[in-house]
Amino acid sequence: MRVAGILLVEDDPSVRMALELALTRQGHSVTSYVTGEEALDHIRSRRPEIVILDVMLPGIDGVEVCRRIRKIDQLPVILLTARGDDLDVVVGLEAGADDYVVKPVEPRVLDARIRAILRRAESAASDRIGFGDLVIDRGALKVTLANKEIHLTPTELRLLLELVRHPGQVLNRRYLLRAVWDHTHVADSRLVDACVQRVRAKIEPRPAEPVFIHTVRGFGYRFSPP
Amino acid sequence: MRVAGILLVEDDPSVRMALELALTRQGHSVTSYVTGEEALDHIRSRRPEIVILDVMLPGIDGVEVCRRIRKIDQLPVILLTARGDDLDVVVGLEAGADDYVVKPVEPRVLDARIRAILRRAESAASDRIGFGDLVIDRGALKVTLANKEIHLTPTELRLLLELVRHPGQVLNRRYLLRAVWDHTHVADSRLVDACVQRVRAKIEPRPAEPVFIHTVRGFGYRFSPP
DNA sequence: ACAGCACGTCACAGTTTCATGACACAACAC
DNA sequence: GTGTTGTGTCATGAAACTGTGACGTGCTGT
Repeated sequence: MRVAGILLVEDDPSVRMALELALTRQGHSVTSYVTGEEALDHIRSRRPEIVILDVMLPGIDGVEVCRRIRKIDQLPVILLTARGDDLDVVVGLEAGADDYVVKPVEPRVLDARIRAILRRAESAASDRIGFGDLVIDRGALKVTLANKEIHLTPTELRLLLELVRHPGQVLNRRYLLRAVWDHTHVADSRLVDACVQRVRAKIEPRPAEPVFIHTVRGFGYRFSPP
Repeated sequence: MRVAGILLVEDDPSVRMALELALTRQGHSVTSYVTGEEALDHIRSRRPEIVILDVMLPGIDGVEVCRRIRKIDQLPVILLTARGDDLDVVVGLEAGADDYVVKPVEPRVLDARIRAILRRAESAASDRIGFGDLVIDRGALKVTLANKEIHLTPTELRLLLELVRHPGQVLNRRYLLRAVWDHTHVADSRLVDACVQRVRAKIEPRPAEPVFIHTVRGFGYRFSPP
């Protein structure tokens, strides 16, 4: 499943939560804020893939936020508004927005528009998959858990990628040794176990009760989404 | 004023003429056709800047025309339709369209949407691209940081351009050696590292904590905007 | 309960990897 | 020729990574 790091700015709590839920269901990872200032701060530190801005915001409005984003970056921006006035649309798009969507919007439509813009914006389509909170970007070789980046060492990353390549399948130790390490290692070492444990310590909320990497006693390990 | 070569496909004569007139007034140069086949023929010979497709067309419909365009080109496409059904929108965008506009549409709005899409489509192919303070002019082969020109040697520039061509992606040393140098170098040399350090020394405010070119231990380097 | 086994956990030292700066040499302009 | 610039290589040290083995824990069948 392709996912995007979406920054949502919407002051109305019910709309915000509904959108957040809907977009998360579509497989996106969403961070939301209430004001434009907060969003701009966020963008300066951690760059999202796309920004969805309500136009009517307390403080600086969405169109102005969009202008300020454009000054520093060419991040994709979708403006969201209750007013579908023609003039508003023109002003919004001229402020640099990539799309202008009138509320209420069907989640599938918003999702399709997000994907259309990302398709155009990402020259090199990044190749990401998400499993709940866990997002693995194979192009950037980045792993994030609940939007927080997790640092994995090369071997840990190769192991996780190998497991993820076969979701739901049990992979035995011999297979993993050959796939992740070179074949010079002996089969009875605790090497794979140790590495699995290291990965678990980083990606599992409770490593003792793993959600992602499950032990199948006597056979090996299985990666399966929660 | 910036103008675009627009290819308009619309079978209803009155709508076609109205749009043609309106878009011409906005400063665009418009060529129009009645059927998708004609339009596809035109595209194969002379590539327009953007295609506006009515969905309901005699013969192959607009969505299918869009799919066929996508098979051969990344041309910007706007779908135009009288039906604003949510499902239609999703199907249209998934066929590869960049926007989906419901008729009747105010000419100024259509114009604004055309410009928004062209802006995005051009920035990907544009000669100048900015990442925060860093601006890279691929046409003039100049790099500026906070408006101050940075002098990069040819090799350094080729390396930076190669990294920037794949923003966010990790590129390994072997790939960079082949892309930036010729293939006559041995794979295990520290050549790439040394060149990365030289580029960092010039573009990174604090080379020890790089903002643009990140080391991904065991894999390679990744350029990502701050 | 018990032995036997499979797996989890942990610390640490040897190894690998990378940043840094120095240096030699080639290319080039003057 | 002479100085300048660009480029590849190398040594060095610091930091990060990783295999290993000893031991702990929990499961399984008798």
